[in-house]
Amino acid sequence: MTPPPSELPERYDPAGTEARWQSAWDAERAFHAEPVARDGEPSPLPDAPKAYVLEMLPYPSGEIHMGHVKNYTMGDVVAHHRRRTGHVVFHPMGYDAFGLPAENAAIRTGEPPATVTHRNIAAIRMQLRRLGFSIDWDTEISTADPGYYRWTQWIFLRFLERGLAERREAAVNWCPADQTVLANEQVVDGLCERCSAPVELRQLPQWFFRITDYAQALLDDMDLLDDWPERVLTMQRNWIGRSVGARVVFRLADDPDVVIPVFTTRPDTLHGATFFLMAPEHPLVPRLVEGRPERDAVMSYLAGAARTAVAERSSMERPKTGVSTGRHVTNPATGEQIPIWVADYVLMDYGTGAIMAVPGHDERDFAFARAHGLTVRRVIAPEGVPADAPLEEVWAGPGRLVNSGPLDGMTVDEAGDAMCALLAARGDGEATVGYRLRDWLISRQRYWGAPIPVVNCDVCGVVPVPDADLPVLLPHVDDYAPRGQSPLAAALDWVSTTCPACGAPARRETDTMDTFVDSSWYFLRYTAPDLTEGPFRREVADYWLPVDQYIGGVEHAILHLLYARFFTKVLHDLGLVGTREPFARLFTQGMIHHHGAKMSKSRGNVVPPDEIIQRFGADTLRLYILFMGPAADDAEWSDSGVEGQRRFLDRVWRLVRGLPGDVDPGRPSADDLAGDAAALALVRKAEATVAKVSQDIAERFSFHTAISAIQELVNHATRDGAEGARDTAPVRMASWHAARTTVSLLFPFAPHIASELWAAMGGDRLWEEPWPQADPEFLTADIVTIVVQVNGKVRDRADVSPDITDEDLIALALALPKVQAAMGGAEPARTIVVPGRLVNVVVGGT
RNA sequence: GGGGACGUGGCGGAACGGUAGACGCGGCGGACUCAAACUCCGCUCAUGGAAACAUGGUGUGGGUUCGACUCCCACCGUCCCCA
Repeated sequence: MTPPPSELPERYDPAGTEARWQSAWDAERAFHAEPVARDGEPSPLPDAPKAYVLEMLPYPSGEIHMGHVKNYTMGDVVAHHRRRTGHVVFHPMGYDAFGLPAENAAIRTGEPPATVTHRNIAAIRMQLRRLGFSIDWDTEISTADPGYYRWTQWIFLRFLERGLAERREAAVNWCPADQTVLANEQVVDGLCERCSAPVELRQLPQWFFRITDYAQALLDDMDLLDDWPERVLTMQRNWIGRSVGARVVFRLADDPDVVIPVFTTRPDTLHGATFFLMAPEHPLVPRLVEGRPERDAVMSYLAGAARTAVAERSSMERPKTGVSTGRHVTNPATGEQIPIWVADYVLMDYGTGAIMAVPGHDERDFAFARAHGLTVRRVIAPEGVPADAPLEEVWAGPGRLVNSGPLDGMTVDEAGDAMCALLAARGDGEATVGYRLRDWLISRQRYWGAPIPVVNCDVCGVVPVPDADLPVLLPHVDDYAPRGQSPLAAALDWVSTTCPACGAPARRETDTMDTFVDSSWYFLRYTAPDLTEGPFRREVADYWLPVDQYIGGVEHAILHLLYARFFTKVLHDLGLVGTREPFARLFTQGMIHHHGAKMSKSRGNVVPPDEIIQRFGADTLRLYILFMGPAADDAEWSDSGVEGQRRFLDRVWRLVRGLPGDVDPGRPSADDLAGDAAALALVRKAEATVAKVSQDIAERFSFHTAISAIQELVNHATRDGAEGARDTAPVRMASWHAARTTVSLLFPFAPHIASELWAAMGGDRLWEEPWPQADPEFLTADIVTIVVQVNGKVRDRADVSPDITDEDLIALALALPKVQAAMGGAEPARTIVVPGRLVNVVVGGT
């Protein structure tokens, strides 16, 4: 079918080649892997080692961008390499298909989000196929598919049973433009991450996942994540924000039955707590001022705070505002009555929504005290400072306790422990651990998401929809625009239902789930994409999981990766999967820039992958996107850079086309090449390249250096081919060997042209061909160039046998005229020999 | 303010304590061509030199080492995360 080298077309035609091989792979389902769990069928597990290679699934916007190309090409290289090194490779693809863009389009055009989404998925799929990725298209999934979100809902119900999902009233971030609630993580600098509108706070009943219950587990299991980038782990650690401190109970001075607990990381400073602050959202605040003269002032302050962005409220630069309630709490350490103020820099979100203010030793409390004329007391004195020295500025450093009764004289650490013991003995608190991590707010007042599968019954309250009634399908609605509540609320027939518990009329929950919920378990669903018996089957999931290599953008370092870890732990604790961590090895890629900025429609600097494929071919694009630089770094797009990679593929094409003869003369042995130094050198180069490329792919994730190594090999082979019309047996063998090696190594990066050339050379199914092994016979040279240094400076080089003894090498080095000149007649004080690399002669007083 | 990453030719980058600048882009010169495109060959860190070669050179300043782009400290700059 494929012509031999000499009859290959003169010019490489990517479009034809790529289409041909893509349909060949399709026809034989070349990249499908078993086991996959199917209804009513057993799923026998293979003996071969497995490799689950996964890239973060795309949001189907309708067009892929260069970031996708980079992401999926990297994954594809890894997948191909693993496949050819004897692994059963699972490399699936899906779509994170719920979410706002499709819904916003629906609001504009009236077209149902499902229609928009299906069209976009078809477009994205086409583009991914055009790139020739070795994806298992049999296991494709979409999170917006009822067959998928049925199980998202099912998992929600398991969370609900475990008490890990709950509805509660909360001050939530409200985006006035999108008319929806946002998670804290979706608020950036007080603005909506998506539309950049200033975010407001509102009190609403909301659904939460209690991820904070897993804060410690998420921290502890990072020990299992050896192959994650350290910076991602650091970001997650900071995000979880574990801090050791104490819970301290304060009581109202005139009504000690009312307790207001606080969390503090500085229990040692309790004697210095001279006032008490509450967040404006604290539910107790209105009660404290009810019927008091301060009421109006406090209530208007609360209203103002609700309009102020959270980021602005907690900014260090902003003046500390607040208002007195006229009420007091008792400081449990001193027995003093200290005033309660409301201050907006205290966040309901953080700790308990109330703090003990220690102005002497906390910067913000100090600023507040100064602004409002409150008492500042020193309770810590740094070395050499007397206890009664006035505090001109805040002291947050170490020292010994003063003015603190029983704690006086202790260090900060000792005092912290002592105070915790004291509080515990009196029932006023205890040592505890606090986390910065908040519970995950999952409800969205939006249409295009998985409906939260519960029913609100006047009699029974919140009642879960029975498993058998799942999925709770999204109803048809006429108007997708949010009106402060979910568009689902307008689907009256859908909303009104009967209570599964008592049969009374009831109303469906109209909130849908955050799309991060959908993507927190998709890597499990791939193992059972069509299963209706359950979300997945444990033994199949346990065969594939954890993902051996996960690849995606660093922008997901915190949210998606933390949520997916959380889900996996919960599913593990439910006995549904064996692993506690979903992703064994993680790689985070850099972004592609153009004209110095991230590619975006608004900047008008987008280079559409399709256009590049059309001009140069998918193989060229794949090659270039990885050649741009270290995969983890951001990289700048360059049109001429793409052309360079196309030129390289043209060169490879001509290399194979120009091979001497049409029949592979077979793998050369050292004897075959004896006496032909050029042929031997070429085979050595080929073997060295095998070693380098294998290591770069498998161990270093260094694709650009792997490609450059193949380019070196091609340069070498081309040069030697041009040199000689020498058609001798050794040259023939070496040339074929170099070409075969080139094509074989090139395959993961440029699979179409490699398959074509491989077939021309008489090979078959390169995607199943065992990955080349470097032949050790050709990895050692018989001549090595040794660098000769004098005092660490290179003075000369010498070609010697690798077996030369150190003594001979030193003698040879010392005899070199340039070395003698550099030594200036001095005697060597010392010589250092690095075998096979260099000799360093040390002279003089260094 | 705290934490982290990174600073190398005209550009992207290579060099995992041992020849700094592989590979590619761009540039210059040449061959092929009536001419061009394509392709091929050569040169391309700086300074001096026709060349051989010499000297300097990896943000700045110190340190460790026989030897530092690489390790350590400080500073300057850029970027990221958290406040």
